Amino acid sequence: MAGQRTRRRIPEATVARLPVYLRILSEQFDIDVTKISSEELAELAGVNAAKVRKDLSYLGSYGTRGVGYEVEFLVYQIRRELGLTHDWPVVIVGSGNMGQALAGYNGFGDRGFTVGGIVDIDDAKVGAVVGGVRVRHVSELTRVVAAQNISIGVIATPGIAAQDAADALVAAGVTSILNFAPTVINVPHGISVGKVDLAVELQILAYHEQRRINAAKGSSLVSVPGESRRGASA
Amino acid sequence: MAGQRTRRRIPEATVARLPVYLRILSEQFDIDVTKISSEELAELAGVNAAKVRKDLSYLGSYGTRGVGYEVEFLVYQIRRELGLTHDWPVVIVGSGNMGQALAGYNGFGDRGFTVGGIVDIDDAKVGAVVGGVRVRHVSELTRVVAAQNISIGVIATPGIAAQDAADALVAAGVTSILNFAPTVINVPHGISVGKVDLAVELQILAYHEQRRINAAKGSSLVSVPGESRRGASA
DNA sequence: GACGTCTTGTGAAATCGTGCACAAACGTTC
DNA sequence: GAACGTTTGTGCACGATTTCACAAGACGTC
Repeated sequence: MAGQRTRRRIPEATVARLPVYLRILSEQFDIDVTKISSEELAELAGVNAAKVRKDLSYLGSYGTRGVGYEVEFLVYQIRRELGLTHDWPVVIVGSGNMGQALAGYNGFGDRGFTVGGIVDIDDAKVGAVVGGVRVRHVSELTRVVAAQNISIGVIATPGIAAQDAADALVAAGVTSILNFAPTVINVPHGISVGKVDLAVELQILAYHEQRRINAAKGSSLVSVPGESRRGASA
Repeated sequence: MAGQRTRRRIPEATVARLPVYLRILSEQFDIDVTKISSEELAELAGVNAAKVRKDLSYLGSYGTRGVGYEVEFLVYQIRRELGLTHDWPVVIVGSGNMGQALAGYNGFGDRGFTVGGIVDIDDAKVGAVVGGVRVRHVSELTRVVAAQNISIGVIATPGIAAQDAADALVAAGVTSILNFAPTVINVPHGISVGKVDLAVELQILAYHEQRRINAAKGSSLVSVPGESRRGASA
């Protein structure tokens, strides 16, 4: 009756890994794998098996001891937990290079997201069709969001325009924002923000390269950390 | 004599924030701000002031008590630590949507990275010019890498081709890889890997949206965590 | 040069995330 | 139905990260 109760809170670190498990499990399902052990899943995800088990245990006790996890069932459970039982339309603000790449990115639709609209502030860009969607003027943002009940917005503008874009998205009723602009945006309490900054990721790699170089030049035998931050290294 | 000794290891979490501080400080410098306190920098970066101070303390004692930090000096120190005192050429594998967006992304050059080359496996795409660089065949990868002494590679291929791209990059001599494909790649020990998966970021947001919905429908008053994972929320 | 105000740098406590290790549970075999 | 090999679920210890709280240092004023 109570529907699924808001169960124990899932740690943010686990939430960040569930999508990875989900993708792997979906692939395995597609090639007719029906059962998988934490060991196998861990191998494919490039993480520790105990971590996989602990992560999955936050969803509930869905494995069978001595056997493993049923792939299809696990896919369903992760989908349900992540809210991916239905598609999410997203609206993209900014139709430049990044906006176009995002709109044309196949990996979106494949994994539960559709481009519900693209807006731009530049009249010259309005009307163009990217990724099969016509670019509209930012003044129509509220209408676009309301018409499709959109709750997720993506900022793909230059940094200078990112805060304006965020304000416009919030005003339009969006409650989650993914920011690709290299700027920290301020939003009201209760709005979720995710951030992807390409240059930051490269700068982190540059740091490791630099350390490698320093270590090679330097005297002492300093261990080079080949560990990746996210993602795997063998 | 010993050059700058490999000083105390900087925590990974700090390394991930330094680029953010660097961008903010550079912007402040551009508008003629010469001094900044940890409090102000924290505000602009959307983090805690104590965290800023601890992060900066890993670089050395470069602040002045009662005064703050000298912006220009701090910019220099962070640059040096991150290895950004010179430009890094990167090679992009894959000239599809994502590869083109990356090549055309201005935020790269602005922050110390240049596109040293783009390669693709598809003959039909070879010869096109994107972001001012001509696309070459992947068979030339080793030559491109060697000619410009490139150590950072970016994978912008479909997931299915990502592992091949990684193998090719490693074979060509690249030691750091930024992977935009939605696949876990395996690399030899000693190679640094960074990963950006757009769909994963959206799925994390979807999880928060779903929780919001469940909380609204549900009985108990569960606090909605408006906190973002990375990036700020006010 | 003593005093007050400001801000850094950093121990120490609190929190979060990871990985080991093992009991509990399942399926199979005899 | 007991014994055995497997694999989950989780308590616990450890390490990393965050945050607090405050002594120490710098500057300006009188």
